[in-house]
Amino acid sequence: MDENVCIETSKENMLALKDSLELLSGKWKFCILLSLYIYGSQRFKDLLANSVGGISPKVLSKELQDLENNLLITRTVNNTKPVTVTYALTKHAAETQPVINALITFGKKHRSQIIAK
Amino acid sequence: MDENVCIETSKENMLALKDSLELLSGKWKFCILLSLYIYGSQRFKDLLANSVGGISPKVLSKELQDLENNLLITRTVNNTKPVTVTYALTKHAAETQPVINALITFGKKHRSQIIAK
DNA sequence: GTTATCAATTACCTTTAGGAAAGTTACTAT
DNA sequence: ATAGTAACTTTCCTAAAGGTAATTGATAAC
Repeated sequence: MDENVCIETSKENMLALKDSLELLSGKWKFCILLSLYIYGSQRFKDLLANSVGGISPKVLSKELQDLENNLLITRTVNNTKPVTVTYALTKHAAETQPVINALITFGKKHRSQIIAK
Repeated sequence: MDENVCIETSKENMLALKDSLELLSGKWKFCILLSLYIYGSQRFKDLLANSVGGISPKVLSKELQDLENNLLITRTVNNTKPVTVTYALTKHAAETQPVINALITFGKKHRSQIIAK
């Protein structure tokens, strides 16, 4: 039976992996999250211009909505003129930090691997 | 100067993150790697039918080539009739394990978060 | 009343990812 | 000669991701 338990666990892990990928795969989500880690909560314009680099307003808007729907960020409209909107990480978003750190570590090591080739 | 050092590091991290995503983003690469972790080296047919689940031969072939070009797996043609081909993780691929584990952990926690909502 | 700012949204388009189905090559077994 | 197997490859197609540029709505400053 131990083998079946093991196979079950493997399938569970594969499903959990696929869940994560469905949400976080793509060019921008991790970058937005990293930017919010580094610089703290930010306004739309800051994310657009400074921190992420290269993203368009349309795509940024869509990605932020996805992240909000999945409880990883909060969206706060401020009482300023003109209106500003602040995006911040939720507590739950802390769960993505190990992923991002691991991706950064891999990215650095991988670069040297490829150069060495 | 400390602030500039910090900003430089941030940009470096963002680039490393983008490097990782360029290679590993998408529906299948992490699944293939996880499958090779769990079940060890496998043949094309095994990856296709059993372990990953749902991938087509065309896509599997392309993903395996990408991973091989990036030194994450090796491709070995065996002396069998008919020919079989075995795919195995390289030593360098071990660097992706923390990413995958973190993604699995996040996937599980995220599922309960979303259900609770 | 014109211009500017912020946070988008809309329309349009191109590129990439990915899937389905059939075909290919090389070999073996019957 | 025919059928089967393994590892692909090819063709064709759709859907999703992502980019560009212009526009919107609310507000305020000049």
